[in-house]
Amino acid sequence: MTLIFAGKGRGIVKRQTGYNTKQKDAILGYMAALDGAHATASEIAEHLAGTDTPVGISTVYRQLERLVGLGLLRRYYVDGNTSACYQYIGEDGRGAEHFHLKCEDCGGVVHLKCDTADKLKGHIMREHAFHVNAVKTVFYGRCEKCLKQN
Amino acid sequence: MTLIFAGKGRGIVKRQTGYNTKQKDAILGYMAALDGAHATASEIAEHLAGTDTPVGISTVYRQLERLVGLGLLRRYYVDGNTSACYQYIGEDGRGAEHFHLKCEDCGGVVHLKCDTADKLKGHIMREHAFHVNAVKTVFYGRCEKCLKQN
DNA sequence: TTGCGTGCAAAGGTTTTGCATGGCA
DNA sequence: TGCCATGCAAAACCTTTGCACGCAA
Repeated sequence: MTLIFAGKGRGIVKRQTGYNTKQKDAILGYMAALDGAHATASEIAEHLAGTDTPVGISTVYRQLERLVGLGLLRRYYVDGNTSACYQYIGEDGRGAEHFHLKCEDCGGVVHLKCDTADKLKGHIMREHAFHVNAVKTVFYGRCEKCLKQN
Repeated sequence: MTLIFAGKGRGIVKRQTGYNTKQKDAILGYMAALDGAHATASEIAEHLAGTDTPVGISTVYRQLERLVGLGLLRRYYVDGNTSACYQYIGEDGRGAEHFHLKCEDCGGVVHLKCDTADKLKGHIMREHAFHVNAVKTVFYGRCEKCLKQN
């Protein structure tokens, strides 16, 4: 399997993604079907155990790690939870460079299209010598709805 | 032991903090000496094992949980690390709130003490109705060193 | 003296690894 | 066919918990 990414006038970038196995398809298919929601490794394994393609927990971990490396999934930790959360990004995850806001209460993800945030990215690059990857960076906090409920 | 907090014209708040033990002093003293940097439970235990007041790992965990509850420490997770990070805040509670920058190449974490970032937090709160949790938010990207190497 | 804090050991969970087997290309 | 991926089991961790003992107040 080969994923093809269009570069910025620098031609084509091919990334080897390894063999195509039904286990990998099952994992990626489930993650994509979650539509932005996250799942833990054990949740994925439990779900797949109820399908016609059950996948061993170690394979789940190994595939998740690989998919994170390929940029198809994102891994993060939610405070108070010892297990890692995985979320589907998709192959177009590179496209529009913008940050995300994720509510720690309801789990909702909002796209932040904002000049101020873009300026901060430039500021960090110039003043702090750090090139921020906006796609992978998520602002955690609480959305308006959840703030009002508490 | 009783900590006294000055309220906003609402008088004095006293918080019971339990017994004063040398183990608690050792943990809190070490955290305060880190000057805003973070440490994991095992790092704390390892450090104290080399002093004249070694502290058992379970006591470290129990004290850390208590100190977080008292607001003297802050707990958060950094992606790619399974263990929790603890950070000294101090009795004024205001000091150390800042974002983190994590390099996707070398894994290094840098503390971002930056007015521009603080302003963005205020902007997002006002204009996007989202209360950003700076402590849990990590900017991913590439640090200067790794940018130069590639 | 009372009861909380401590340390040890064990348990519970998550994640990683070794190794033989199975399956993709 | 040549490797890579898989699955099982075991190991390696991180964190929590039970229990007897020690120590602060």
